Amino acid sequence: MAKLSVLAVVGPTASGKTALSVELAKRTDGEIVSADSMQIYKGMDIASAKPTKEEMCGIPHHMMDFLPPETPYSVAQYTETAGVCIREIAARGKLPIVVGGTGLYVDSLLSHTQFIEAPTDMTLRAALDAQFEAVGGEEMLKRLAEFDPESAARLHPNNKKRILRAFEIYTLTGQTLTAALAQSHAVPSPFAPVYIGIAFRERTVLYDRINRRVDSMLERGLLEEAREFYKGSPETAAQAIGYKELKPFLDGALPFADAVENLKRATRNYAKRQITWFKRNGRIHWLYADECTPEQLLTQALKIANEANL
RNA sequence: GCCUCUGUAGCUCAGUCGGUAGAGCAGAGGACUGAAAAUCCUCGUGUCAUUGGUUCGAUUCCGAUCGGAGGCA
Repeated sequence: MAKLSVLAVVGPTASGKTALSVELAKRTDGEIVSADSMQIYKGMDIASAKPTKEEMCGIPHHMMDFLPPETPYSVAQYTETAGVCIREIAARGKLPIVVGGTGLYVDSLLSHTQFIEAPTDMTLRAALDAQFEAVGGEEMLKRLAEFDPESAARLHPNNKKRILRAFEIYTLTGQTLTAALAQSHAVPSPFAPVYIGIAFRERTVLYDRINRRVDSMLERGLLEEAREFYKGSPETAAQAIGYKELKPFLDGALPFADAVENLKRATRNYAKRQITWFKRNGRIHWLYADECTPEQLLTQALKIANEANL
């Protein structure tokens, strides 16, 4: 069976993925599948930089704006739903265009990662956390080494989150993290992705864009959105950049200007992590946004798509 | 004008009982398999304001000068 052609547009936050992908969709008869861990949530429009109706230009956008912020979510759920999404788009004769900055989501989806049957168990995690706090990371790694020496050797004692997950998987399934990883790509991916990445030769150009975009988000009502957001009890969504930096100001604990500076910095730090993630993917065709106009960027992207017969 | 405090890494500040200095943040690089906008790792030479003096040796002590903050007038 032939693999499904998929176009993927990746890059750091504020790099211009949205605009480029909508233009690409118009010209390739495509539909967009968002790969963004925050855009899935309803109400987080400004903070997650969701495209507006006008910006979408009538192009269907999937995996976006469908969950209340109170609902926890995970990669495993994402890959499953988004996978179905891609197949449906292809079945309609359209080109699926995966667009997003959440590297883990993009890669897991397109490489068809199989996740082990061990969903997050908050009760178990709390117990493991207490244990970790009591004995420390070094001791936890020793205990992990008793059943999964590979993971114990690979994990850093400070990396509590990952260590706890290794214990969680083993407790829930009797299998080790190492075994789970080994099996995760047993099923070949049904997708044939062509990657386009937006990059910047000068990091400061990106950082300037980020700073300006944060200002623009504030002008468009980010503060109000944050206030609304904290009326609920967000789970996964509580990690969203934009709200947690503004909260000290909303609580009266920090001057507005300081909160805004923290927000800009957090966004810049995030962009850097995204760049690091995507850099290691050798299949990405990088386009440099600070070396050309948006039109030239589109032309180059279309050329890549055409050469791949999309 | 006088008095007190202060001037150390891009920023905020430690510190050296005199032997040329170190944290946090920023920044850079890296990792990443069910919270990933999360989580974690690595990387710190800078005229220790300037200038005289004391000293084998001063960023450290003393004086002067130039900044900054506060107090008294």
